[in-house]
Amino acid sequence: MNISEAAKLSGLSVKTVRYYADIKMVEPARNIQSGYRSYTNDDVAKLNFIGKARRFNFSIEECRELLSLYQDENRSSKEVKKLTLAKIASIDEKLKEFHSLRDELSHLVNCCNGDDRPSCPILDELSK
Amino acid sequence: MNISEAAKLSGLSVKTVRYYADIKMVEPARNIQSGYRSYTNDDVAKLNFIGKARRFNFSIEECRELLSLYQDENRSSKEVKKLTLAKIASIDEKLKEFHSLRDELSHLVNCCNGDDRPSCPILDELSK
DNA sequence: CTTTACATTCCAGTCACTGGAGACTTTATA
DNA sequence: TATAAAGTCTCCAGTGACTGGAATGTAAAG
Repeated sequence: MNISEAAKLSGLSVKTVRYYADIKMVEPARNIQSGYRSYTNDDVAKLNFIGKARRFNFSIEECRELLSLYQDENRSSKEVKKLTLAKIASIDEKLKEFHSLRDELSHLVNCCNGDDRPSCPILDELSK
Repeated sequence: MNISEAAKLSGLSVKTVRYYADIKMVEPARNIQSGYRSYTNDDVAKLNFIGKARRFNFSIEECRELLSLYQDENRSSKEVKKLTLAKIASIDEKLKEFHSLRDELSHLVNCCNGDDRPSCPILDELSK
């Protein structure tokens, strides 16, 4: 199938699918006459896989690793679990950061009158 | 003072301070002989302000707005509060996303044996 | 006078795409 | 069959907020 069909089936944009070909993540065959990329169902399955992994916040390089594990008959689930645990840990870090950020900001908002006068504890805090 | 002094006082890197000059956020005077950037205490205060706002996850463009409010004698705290509430809302969105991501991933991890066999519910989920 | 430290500009790279130009191929319509 | 429209190709540039590095120039210390 052509690239737009593969894109539709995998829920990715044509641009993104072409990008994944460029970076050698999913390299389809080529139609010799037209030069068009020609995707198989297997290629689409890989695109799907990557799309999901990306939505799970895995980076492109992590997706590459997961994809090669996915295609490896002799993989051990241990390796996959390790990657996933590391990802959870990094998400936890971000969660912590954003939580404390949120708390500080909402504290500041509560202190701010939000009226027409210039006095503003938010700006005061930022300039300390 | 020279750029490295300003950087040290504001807790930013020299590269970053120069970058803020390039994008016309904090534009210092210049020493005519040497061409070196020459920072005042006021410039450093602005750099400080921006550094803090960036740590609060405000974008460069938002920092620009906050900075102009900061320097505006006739500002109303209402405007600052509005920006801050919008920022909180966007942080809340990210928090929601990351929370559900985390939950899904840790669910998958709990289902995965993590042993030497290839069977892996994490990869199964990603390929669905 | 030389070494060293600091400063300058400019270019490239990061990450994961996205947009657009210009050219080619295929498909649909008149 | 001619033409128009849709799809595809490659290549280049831009995003955000810096960061790294090269080549060059200036200032301070020994």
